[in-house]
Amino acid sequence: MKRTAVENHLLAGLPRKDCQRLLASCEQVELTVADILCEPAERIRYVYFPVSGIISLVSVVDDHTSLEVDLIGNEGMVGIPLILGVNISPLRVIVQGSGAALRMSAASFDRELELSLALRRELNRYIYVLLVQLAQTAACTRFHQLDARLARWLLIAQDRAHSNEFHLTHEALGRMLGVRRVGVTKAAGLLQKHKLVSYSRGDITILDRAGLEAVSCGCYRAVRDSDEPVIG
Amino acid sequence: MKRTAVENHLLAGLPRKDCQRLLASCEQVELTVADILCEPAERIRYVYFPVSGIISLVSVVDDHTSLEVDLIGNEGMVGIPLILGVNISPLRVIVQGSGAALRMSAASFDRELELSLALRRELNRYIYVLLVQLAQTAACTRFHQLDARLARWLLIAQDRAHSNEFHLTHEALGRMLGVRRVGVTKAAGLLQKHKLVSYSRGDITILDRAGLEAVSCGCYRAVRDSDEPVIG
DNA sequence: CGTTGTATGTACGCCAACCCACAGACCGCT
DNA sequence: AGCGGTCTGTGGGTTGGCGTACATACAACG
Repeated sequence: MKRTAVENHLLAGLPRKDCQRLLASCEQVELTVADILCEPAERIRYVYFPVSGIISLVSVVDDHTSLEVDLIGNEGMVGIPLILGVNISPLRVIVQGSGAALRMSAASFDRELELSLALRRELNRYIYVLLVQLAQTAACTRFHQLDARLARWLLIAQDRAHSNEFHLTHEALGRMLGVRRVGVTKAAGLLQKHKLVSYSRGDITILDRAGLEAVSCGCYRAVRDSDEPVIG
Repeated sequence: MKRTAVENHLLAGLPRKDCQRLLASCEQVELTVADILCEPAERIRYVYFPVSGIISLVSVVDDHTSLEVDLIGNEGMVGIPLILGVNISPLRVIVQGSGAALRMSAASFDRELELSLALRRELNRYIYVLLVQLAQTAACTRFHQLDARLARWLLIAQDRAHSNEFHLTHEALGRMLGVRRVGVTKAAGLLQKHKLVSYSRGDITILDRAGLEAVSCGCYRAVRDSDEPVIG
């Protein structure tokens, strides 16, 4: 695979010709933690194909109330509504982990969509996967308790970031999971006690992935099993 | 509008020619309460365009745990994954309110998608709306309490069913909202006390829509406001 | 007209997460 | 070394919804 050259799975999955044309319209940009790429109801100016680092999609209820609904790494992209013919973001898009991304203007992206059937096909699959995740996360958030949800979040983050370590405070995790910081502290303490993760001033290291899977709810596996036949 | 002839908004919104061709591939079917149109992980055999009655999309965690993530009436359709090139349903699809629908085989639908750009455009918009609803519902389910969520559900159901009355037990509502039957009884009692709805052995009548909007959380309006610019 | 099944209403203890407040721990900067 | 800022940990009282159990009400059918 030339995944090493183009470190975004969506782009890497395209026919060489399409991929090269897309890359020509992209520019590489740095993503730094807490950067906000888009606010709800805002016009979408760019799409992003992350190559490293991770990005959150957050549903915002009000200033003090929000919930992450998806976490995106180099397997995905930011700017889904454009694929669907809408240029408004319903969600807040915020960088969770620093890294780089390939960025393309909305206009260029529209043009590419016209030109490449393979791109449309691939992005449709991606939207399907997104739907699956949204639905599962909704149920998970409703029914499962914090320990399990935190474990799931960490597993997903590890998948997306391709790394055992990332920087994220309890405060930030609380905003993602829709709970208070104190709640995260308690749950994270529990995971630490069982030597599943280590935690120090925002530096998380995952020590025991299998253990985390055991603590986490079935939702992690459920989504994986749903997605596999589609992604292949 | 010829909405009276074709009582499904998606179909009615198409150019006459496309619409007629689609209708030719459809057959009318009856939907009866509790019919299951599809189970999770099952192959999708048909798409449905409801003309009356309402249909739930339910995320199933296990036998005793599930959560409705969307409610579909004659403004929408069932079978979204097919649009995205996937023929597996990640959700349970279950009839909430009896009525009729136009049904088309998956194969025919694939063909129609090839033929009609207008159809693809319209369905893309619809998927966008679905995404908005999923994200908002996820947050709503997490943060808002039962009274408000129940009120919101009733408002949405009224919109979808185009009727002040529908038949639905507390038990069924509990499964939708992801709470116990007893919880629904309590919340519904409150709404009744304020003369917002009347309830008797599963026959719900909405008495005071404005009152319900006041009790419900902002999510109802938020979704409407997000969707309007897209649907127009 | 009574029996059976379904639907609604009420009660009690329980617990996860809530709100608020504060205490310690560690970092970097002057 | 000391100081301020950020991050993590702990404690006490509150609460919405949970699990369970039981009581009432209405409908339909024999």
